[in-house]
Parts: sequence; C-alpha cells; structure tokens
Amino acid sequence: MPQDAMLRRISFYADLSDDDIARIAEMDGRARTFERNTEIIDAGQKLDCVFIVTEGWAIRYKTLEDGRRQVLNVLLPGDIFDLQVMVAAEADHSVLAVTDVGTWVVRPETFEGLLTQSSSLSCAMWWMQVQEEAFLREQIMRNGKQTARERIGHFLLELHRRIRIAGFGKDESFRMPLTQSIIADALGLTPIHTNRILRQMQRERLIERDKGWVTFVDAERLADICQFDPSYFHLDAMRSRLGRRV
Amino acid sequence: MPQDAMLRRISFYADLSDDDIARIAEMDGRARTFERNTEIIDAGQKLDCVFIVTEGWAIRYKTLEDGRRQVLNVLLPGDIFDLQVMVAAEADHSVLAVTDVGTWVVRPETFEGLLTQSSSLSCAMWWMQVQEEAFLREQIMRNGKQTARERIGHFLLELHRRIRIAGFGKDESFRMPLTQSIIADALGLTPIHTNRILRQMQRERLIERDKGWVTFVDAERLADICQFDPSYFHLDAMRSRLGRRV
DNA sequence: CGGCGAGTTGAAGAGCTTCAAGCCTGGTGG
DNA sequence: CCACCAGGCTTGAAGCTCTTCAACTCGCCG
Repeated sequence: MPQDAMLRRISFYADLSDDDIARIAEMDGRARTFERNTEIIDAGQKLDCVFIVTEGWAIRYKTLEDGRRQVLNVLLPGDIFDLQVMVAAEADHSVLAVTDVGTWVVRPETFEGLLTQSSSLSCAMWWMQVQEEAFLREQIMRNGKQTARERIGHFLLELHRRIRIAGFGKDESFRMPLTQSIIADALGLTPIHTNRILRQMQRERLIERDKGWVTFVDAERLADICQFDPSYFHLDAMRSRLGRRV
Repeated sequence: MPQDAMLRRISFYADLSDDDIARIAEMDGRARTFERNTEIIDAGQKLDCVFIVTEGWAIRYKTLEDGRRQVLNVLLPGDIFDLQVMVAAEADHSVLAVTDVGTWVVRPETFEGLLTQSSSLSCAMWWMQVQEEAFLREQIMRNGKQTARERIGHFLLELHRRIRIAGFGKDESFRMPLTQSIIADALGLTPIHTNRILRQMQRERLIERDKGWVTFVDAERLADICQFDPSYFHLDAMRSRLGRRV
C-alpha cells in the first residue's frame, strides 16, 4: 500500500493509536510515479499538493543562471514535502527523481485535517520538520568547514542512518543510487575530485563499493575522521519522549 | 516596548486585527538582554523557551570538535527562535550575541496559545518558517557553488534586504556589525581571503565601507554579478496574498 | 556490436589557505 | 592628555586543495 512508507516513518516519531493508523490508511490522495531523471517539482512552480515519497530516491536542488547545480538534500521513502504548500508558496527549488520514484499526493486540506485531528501525528510532523532543518544546517556545516574527505564520509554516514530510519539497508551497508556527479553537487566539489577521494577511501579500507552498494569497513573510525556526531538527528530526545528505542 | 520588533515584523507577514495586536502586546514573557560576545544558547542545552530578538544582531553557529566554526545564519530584530522548543528538542547548534542583544522570552505554552487563537498569527509564523528554511537553502547554494566574490556580494545583499524588512537601514546602505571573521565563518572562507575580496570589491566600486556601514554603489550590477535572485524571500507570494506591497 | 552514461586517471593551473607581520582605531588607565 | 593595549583589519609570499581539461575505460541496453 502506498501509505506504508509514511506509516512506517511516522511510527518512528510517535506512538500511533489505531485511529491514527486508520486515518493514514484511509487518507484521501492519489499515487503518482516519476521515472528516473524526471522533474517532480520545478523551481518557480506553484505548490498545490503535499507529496509523500513511497519509493525511490529524489534530490532537492537549486540551479544558478549559468547552470551550476547545488543539491540541497536527499529525499528518501517516508519523506514528506513540502509543508510550504500550506502557505501556498512557490517552489524556490526543484526536485528531481534520481531513481524511479513513487509518491502519494495529498491535498493540503486533507493533510491539515490529519494534523488537527491527531496530536500524535501533528507531533510526528514537527519532529520530521525539526530533523529536516537540522539536515540543512549540517549540510551547511559540512560544506563550509570540512575537507572533501570529511564531507564525503559524513554524507555517507548520514545517508546510511537515514536509510536505516526509512527501513532499508543493512547494519553496515546500504544501496546508494546517487551518481558521483550528484554527490559532488551536494558537497560543493567536482565529480573528478569526488571520484579521487572515494577511490582513496577504498584504498584506505574505510569503505567498499560494489554494484551500487556502499559498505563501511570500520564505521567508527570513519565517523571519527569525519567528526560525524549524529546528535543532530535528535534521536535521544525522541527516545526519551517515546520511552522506547528508535 | 519589547514586543515592538515582533509586531513590526509580523505585520509584514499578515494583516493583523486589533485583537491580534492586543494579544501580542499583552503576551506574557520577560525581557532578557545579552552582552555582545556572550552565548544566548549553547549547543546541547535543553530548549525551554521561545526567544524573540528585540534588538541587536546574533548568529547561529555550529563548531566541530577541533574548533572550526560554521555560522549558519544571522538573527535580526523580529526573528523568532526556536520553534524547535515546541517538541522539546535539544539545541543542535549555538547562538551568540554579536552586538548587545535584547530578547523577549516566552514560554512555549504562551506562544502556542497565540498561534491557536489567531489564524493570522499562525499564518505569519508559517511564513517566517518558510522564509527561514529558504535562507538555509540559499546559504547551502551560495557556499557550495559560488566563488568567494559571489558569496560575499550575495550575503551582503541578503542581509541588506533582511535588515530592511526588519525596519532598519537605508535604501542602499545598512549598518553591518559582523566582523570579517564572522563573515568568513558564514561563507566557508578564511578571514584573510574575505578581507582581500572586500577590498577588491571596494576598488571595483561595487561597495563602500565606512564606520561599520556598508553601501552598495551599484546594487543592480552587484546583484547581477552574484546572481542574487531574491525570489527565495517569497515576497511576491506574500504580496499577492495580502494584497499590498511588502 | 555500437553507443551512451558513468566512472577513472593524469597533468597543469587557479583559488583559496596558511603563516607571518604590520597597521589602524577605540577604549583604558596612569 | 597622552601612552598603551587589544581586537579587528590589511597586506605579502608560499603552498596546498581542489578544479579544469582531456582522454580513456567499463558496464549496460538496444
């Protein structure tokens, strides 16, 4: 069911009642799929619906007039975008399907209804929002003050953790469909340099790459090198609030 | 009155009724001031109140373990931080007073009451939130894909516009209390290079600097050079929603 | 089998950093 | 009233990280 990804994700942020689950399952909306390499949202377009990623990877990005592209963030299954639609804003950036992407499209009123009806759902949405903003801040930190090597390691560790939260991947590895060009555009590097650093990290046995999978050989050492401190995920706060492991 | 800055700012985002204005004026809270160069919020601390800047400049920043500092954003009079407190999160970054800073401190319940009582206020808050996230994204873009020269110009143009919205500055100039070190830490540069570029921009007669004031000699040319496109402020959308100039 | 997108590698060069030193200005105290 | 100090600003020179340009390889799909 297309709402599964959303359910799985929201359960991570809040304890849902049976009513909540029913509300999400019966939520009015329609499925819409996007082929890989197609635009889901174009910068400048009027936003009129909330999207929930049910499947696949997408990227938010901005382009400068001369074509330079900056990837802002990665969207994974369970991610919701954009709550901006609530104030009828225009998109100030674009969203591109990196793989084939499945979405569930919901009218803002429907979504708003969901939030006002259930304080658990509303709270979960706040958490997702807080986390998303934290990702943006961490992205600024990484690209502003870290070396290419640190950026790439940090980025991979973040993605791994997010993929695990979304319910995919394994303990030390995950499928990573982003091209080196996309990684480069996310981290403010050239694809060439990104490639060199990735190869170097393999040579140093920090990571392994095979058929689109990334494996951390020694995640702790890597986290140490990159100064990856996952406190910005706010998992502790959620844990203590919910009284369970997250 | 300390709430003035907040009133002035919110009026920018929504048409307030007399009731709304009264609600803000009577909002329960206390004034608190911070001397320049003191911490307003420390990373890791439990957030328990909403702050509204009534006076002065502050910066949000993160530090790496080895001391490298990244400035994430600048806080100006009228800015509200942090709505994260609504989910009782811990601060994942710090806030530092750059000048002497006046704040109005409000309990989350009080603030939430304000939002639930008035849809205008709630809507204004959404706009501020959308705008703040847009600033973060623009910061990522700038630092990731622009040259030092472009970054500095873009940053100055953004600050000028924000200061104007906050109700300060003049058409082509504004008081800018950030040191070159802070600018450097915001833009992922060294203070030395920041200085060189600033001087170069003066020599090219793009800007003038005097006694902490920055003046744009030819704002249009500068915006062109930096590819500064203020659509991320979402002013058009607000204008059409409110039916007035903003 | 051919072509295309993605990945890989080398060599040269630009942009920014690092280290080092001097300057300017506003505030403090004798 | 002036000397002095500290923080911020300014400039030079050398060097490193990352970019640019160019070419080649690999794997996949029609």
